[in-house]
Amino acid sequence: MPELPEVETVRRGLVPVLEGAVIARADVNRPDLRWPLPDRMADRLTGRRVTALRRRSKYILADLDSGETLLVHLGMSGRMLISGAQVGRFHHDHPAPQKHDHVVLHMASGARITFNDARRFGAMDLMPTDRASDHMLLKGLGPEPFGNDFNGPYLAGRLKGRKTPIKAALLDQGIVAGLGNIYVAETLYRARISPLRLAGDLDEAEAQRLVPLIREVLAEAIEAGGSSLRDFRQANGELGYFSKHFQVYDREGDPCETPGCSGTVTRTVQSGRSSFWCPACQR
DNA sequence: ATGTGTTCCTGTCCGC
DNA sequence: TGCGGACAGGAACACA
Repeated sequence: MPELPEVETVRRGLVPVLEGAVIARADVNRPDLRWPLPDRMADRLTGRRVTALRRRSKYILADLDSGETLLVHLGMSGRMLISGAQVGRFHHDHPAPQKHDHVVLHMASGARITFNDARRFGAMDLMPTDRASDHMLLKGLGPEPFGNDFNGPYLAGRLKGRKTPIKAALLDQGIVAGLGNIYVAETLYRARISPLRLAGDLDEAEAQRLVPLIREVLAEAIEAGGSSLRDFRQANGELGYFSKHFQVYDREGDPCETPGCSGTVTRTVQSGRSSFWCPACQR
């Protein structure tokens, strides 16, 4: 589920309930997700005020007034459910506990935030805020796609000489942070570049052209998530899932949407993961 | 160093 | 309706 736009959507949805708010109690229902949860996590969260809610790549970072930062990763199937809160016009009653409700934050306001993750590829950790960028999961990350450090010359430089397919290079979080399987597919489609091309075989212009397209694809998805946030609140308070019209992702067999192209969207497995693309217009 | 395949876990969907 | 298999949006890890 969650690539950068979905994580950003979740973050924005949590801001009204979490930022500036106090965690009255934390229920930690199992000792681990993908990795063991931090020692005494419930104690370290109890009574803490969240001073800021940030995002780095696909990670949500909640800075606490204790000087620690709570890192949350949604993995493949992690969800956040808000209940007991007045969010805009909508109020959500507390639902019955569900299978895979692993961590529940009870806010002093009466709101509740439930982290549910069936596949348990998600993660949580606590670290000193001033050393967050040294954390195992954060230290190797490349630039944020919307930051100034991510630009044409930078990307061209990183792709140069790489023998891995461009698909894999864009999925590499050390090159650019936040892209996943969906938005890599959508980006390469708009760039009309085949996912099978070797990264190092792209010329300078092609590499540079990817930068604005990555931003465009992500920005549109964030906008779609933002506009659907209201609907999710209305429905059940769940954050992070929204429908978006993809041009190639999960559309195997559909006609290519590029005007004048009579190609068909194709699925190709690359390093064990599906790539969706149009062999007729992506070269 | 770089590139590739495997693995963690559960749920869903599709064909028989 | 049950059953088996493929597949799922991530990313660390082990190995060539």
